[in-house]
Amino acid sequence: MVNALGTSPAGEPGLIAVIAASLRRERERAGMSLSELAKRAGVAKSTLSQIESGAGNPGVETLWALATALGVPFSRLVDPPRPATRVLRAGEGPAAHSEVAGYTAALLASCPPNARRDLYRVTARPGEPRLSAPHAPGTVEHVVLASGRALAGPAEEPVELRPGDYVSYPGDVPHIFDALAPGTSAVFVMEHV
Amino acid sequence: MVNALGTSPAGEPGLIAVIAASLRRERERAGMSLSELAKRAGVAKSTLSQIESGAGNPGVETLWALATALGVPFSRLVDPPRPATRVLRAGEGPAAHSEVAGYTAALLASCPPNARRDLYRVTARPGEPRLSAPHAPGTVEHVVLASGRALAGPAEEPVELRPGDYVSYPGDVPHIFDALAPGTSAVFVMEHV
DNA sequence: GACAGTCGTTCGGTTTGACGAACACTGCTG
DNA sequence: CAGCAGTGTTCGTCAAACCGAACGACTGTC
Repeated sequence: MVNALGTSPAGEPGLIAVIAASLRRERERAGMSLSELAKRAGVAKSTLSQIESGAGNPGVETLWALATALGVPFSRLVDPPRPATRVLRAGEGPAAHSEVAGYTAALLASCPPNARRDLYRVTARPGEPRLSAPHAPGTVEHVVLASGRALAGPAEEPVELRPGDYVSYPGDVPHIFDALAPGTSAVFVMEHV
Repeated sequence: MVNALGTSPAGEPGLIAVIAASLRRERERAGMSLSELAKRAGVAKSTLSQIESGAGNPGVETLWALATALGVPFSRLVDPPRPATRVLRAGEGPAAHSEVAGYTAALLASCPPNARRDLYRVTARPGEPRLSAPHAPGTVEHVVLASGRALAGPAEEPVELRPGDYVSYPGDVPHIFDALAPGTSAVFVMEHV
């Protein structure tokens, strides 16, 4: 699966290498010594040393203990990178898909490679409700209405929103966004957790 | 740390129990048999059987192989549940902290226990810029301006936003939000990646 | 009914991760 | 300089994760 060097045949850093790097990075950022972290997490410092050196395949409990002792979420240790400042003007927005006339959605931010959260800006015209098919299981959608008035939420029981209102609901069931007034716009957060 | 029953002394399900449940849930959702998943992931089905039964402390590589074979992100297996529909009216918002007069931030959604993403609704009055100290390292902030006009971003090089504009920037450096017009409101996404 | 196919579980054997002790190294202190 | 309190490393032992094979149960086919 992954060779001893911690790199896959394709060349990108392997899981173990990522964990090793992340662990050391987070530990140093927290200003903890190897010994101290080992003691707090309740693992032998020899174990921690080997993990940080990229040796072997640590158990989840061990890794979990280290993550919590560091005060960081588990996934921080397995996912690699971090982004920078980015601006998108009101008109802009890549991959803007307007399947229904009067409805535009601009993808503001996504999290490749492990897309976990997408951020959309949406504007819609009244009288043209948008019914979405269920997304991937586990998806959660968050909507904050910026202006206008809209009906949003699960298709079975949508909620009427006014500016500033917020609603979240499972995204893996049919759901709807129906503008009730001209100039309706909203911010969508799709979470693939 | 966590006893053999997979439950902590406090009673909430332990890590191993969560993994066991998540794994079985995701596998059944994917319509795969235990044998099939084991073969695709390249792990012995006996190993998979034991993990799903809540026995022992699987290695990260093993778990990673299973997650990728299932086509789900790693964190899906370690974080527990899923939420339901939730509504917060414009006035509402728990834990609304207004440190500066004219500035209100309502916490719309957070992801305990492993807070990974917080969603805020913010309204601010002009003339009272809000300078935030650096947050936890790795934090990323996303801002979509809903109404008004504002200066937002890293303190060194903020960006002027108009309604619908979007900006994201590292949250672990000093950053600012300064309303430039009355009735300015925005949606914040704080990501703890 | 016998056979072949699957399902998930259980059983020895090998590999290996976690542990604790001893290790070399550095910086501080009397 | 000796002593000490840290650092991160390596080494031998033990428990356990992983594997492969064999198992009983259940399903469909000739």
